[in-house]
Amino acid sequence: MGDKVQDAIALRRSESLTAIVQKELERMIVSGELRAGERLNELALAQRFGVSRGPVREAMRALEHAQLVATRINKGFFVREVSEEETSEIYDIRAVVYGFICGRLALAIREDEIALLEDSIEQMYAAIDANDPAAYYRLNLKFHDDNIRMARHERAQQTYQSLINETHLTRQRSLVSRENMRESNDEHKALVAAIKAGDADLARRLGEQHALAGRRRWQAVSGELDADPTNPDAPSSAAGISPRMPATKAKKA
Amino acid sequence: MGDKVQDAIALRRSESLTAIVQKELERMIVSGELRAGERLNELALAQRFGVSRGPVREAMRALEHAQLVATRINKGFFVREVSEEETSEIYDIRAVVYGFICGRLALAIREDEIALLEDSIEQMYAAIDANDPAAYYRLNLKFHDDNIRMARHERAQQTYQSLINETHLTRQRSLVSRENMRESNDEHKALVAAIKAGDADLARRLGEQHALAGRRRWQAVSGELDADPTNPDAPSSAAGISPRMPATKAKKA
DNA sequence: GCCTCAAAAATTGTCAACAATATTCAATCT
DNA sequence: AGATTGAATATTGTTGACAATTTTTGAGGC
Repeated sequence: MGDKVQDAIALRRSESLTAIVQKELERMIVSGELRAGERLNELALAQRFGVSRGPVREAMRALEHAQLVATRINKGFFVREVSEEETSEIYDIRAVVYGFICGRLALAIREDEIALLEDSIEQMYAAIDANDPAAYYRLNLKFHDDNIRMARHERAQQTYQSLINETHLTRQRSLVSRENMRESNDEHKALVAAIKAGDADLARRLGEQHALAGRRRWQAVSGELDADPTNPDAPSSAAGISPRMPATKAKKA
Repeated sequence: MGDKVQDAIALRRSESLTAIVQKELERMIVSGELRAGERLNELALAQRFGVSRGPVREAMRALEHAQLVATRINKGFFVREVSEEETSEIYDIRAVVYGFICGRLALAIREDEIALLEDSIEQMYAAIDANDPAAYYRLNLKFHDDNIRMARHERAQQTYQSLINETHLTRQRSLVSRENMRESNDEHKALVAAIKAGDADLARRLGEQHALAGRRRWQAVSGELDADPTNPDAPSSAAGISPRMPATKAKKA
C-alpha cells in the first residue's frame, strides 16, 4: 500500500495534474464514458479527480485544441459532437496520411515486422470465423497501431492518432457485420502483400483505399441507423439540433 | 471614443481572455517575435496582456497541443524548437495534405477562382522581375491560402494551417534566391494548369511535389547556413540533443 | 581566483475566493 | 392552466494567494 502512495507521488513528480486529468478526460471521451454533446461540469470533474478547477480547465483547453471538446463563452465545455460531414472530412485526411504511412512501410519495413503483420491478419481471420467481433476489433486496432509504429514517422503517427481520436464515436459499430470484417481483412492482406513486395505506390494506394472503404462501411451502417425507426437515438442528418452543443468552431480563417 | 469602449466590451463578451491571449501568443511565436527555445514567463506575459496567470496558462496549454510550445515540469513553458528531422517530417504530411487539396481543387474549383489564381501567379512573376522577395513572399502566402480556401474542406484547411504554423521559423528564408522563386512559381503555373484542365491525379501529384520541392529548397538553404563558419548559431545537424524539447536556455555558458 | 553550498529571490503548480453570467424555480398575473 | 417575471441557485471566468520547486546570489573555504 505504501508502494501505491509512492507511485502516486512519483507520478505526481513527473507529470502535472493537468496532464493526468487530460489523459483521463481523453480516455473518458474517447471511450464514450462521456457522451457527445454532454456538458462538462468543471467543479464536479475537479472533485471527482480530487483537484481544483485550474488543472481541469487547463486540460480542457488542450482537449479543445484536439477538437475533443468545444466551449461556448460563459456556458462552459462540452464534449464535441462530430457531424457526419465532419467525420467524412476527417476520413479524407486520415486516408491520405494512412496512404503515406503504407507507402513508407513498403520501403522501410523489416522482415520480422512483416511476419508480425501477417500473423495479425491470420488472427483476424480466426476471429471472423469464430464470429468474435470484439476480438476482431481489438486485433484491428493493434494491426493499425503496428503499421503506424513501423513506419517510424513520429509526425504521421501523431496526426493519424489525433484524427482517430476524433472519430471515436463512429468506430465501434462500423465493422459489426461479418461481411464487413472479411472485406476489411482482405484489404489488409492485399496491403501487406504490397508492402512485402516493396511496391510503395501500390501500398500507398491500397492504404488510402482501405481507409476510404472504412468510411463507406461506416456510412452504410450510419445510414441504416438513420433509417431505423426503432432507434430513437439515430442521428438526424438534416436537423442542426442538439441545442446543448456549441455551433461555434472555425478557429481561424 | 465611446465606440472603442463598445468594441472592447463586445470583443470581451464574445471571446474569453484565454482566446485573446492565445491568438496574440500564437502571433508572437509564428512571427518570430518570441524566439524558438525561449522561456515564457507567465507573470511577465500576464502583466503585458493585463490579465492574470490563469488565462495565460490556459492559452499555453492550447498552444502546447498545437506543438507551438512545450513544457517541462516545474520549469515552465518554452517556445518549441523544431529540429530539422521534425521539420522534414512535417513537410511530408504537409505534402500529402496539400496534394489532396490540389486534387480536390481540380474537381471543385470555379472559373472565377481559377482566374484569381492565375492572376496571383502573374503578380508573382512580376515580383520576381522586380526583384522583390518580400512581395513574392506575401503573394505566395496568399496564393496558398486561396488554394486551400477554394478546396472547401474545413479539416484539410485546419490541418494544413496547423502544420504551416509549426514550421514558422523555416519559411521566410527559403525562397530568397531568384532561382528559387522562379522555380517555385513555375510549379504554381503547372499546378494551376492541371487544376484548370480538371486533371485531379496530376494536380494532386504536382501539389505534393511542390510541397516537397519546398522542402528541398529549405534544406539547401539550411545546409548553407550550417556550413557557414561565420554563423555561430547554425544548428548542428549531428548533435542528437533536444529531439523534441527545448534545450535549457543558453544562459551563461 | 574559483569552487561549494546555503540563504534569498524568482517562478511555477495549485488552490480558494470573488465577480459576472446563466439557469432554475416559485410566485404572480392574465 | 399557461405565460411572465424576478429572486435564488448554480456555474463559469478571472483573480490573488500560498506552497513547492528552481534559479540566483553571495559568503566562506581552499
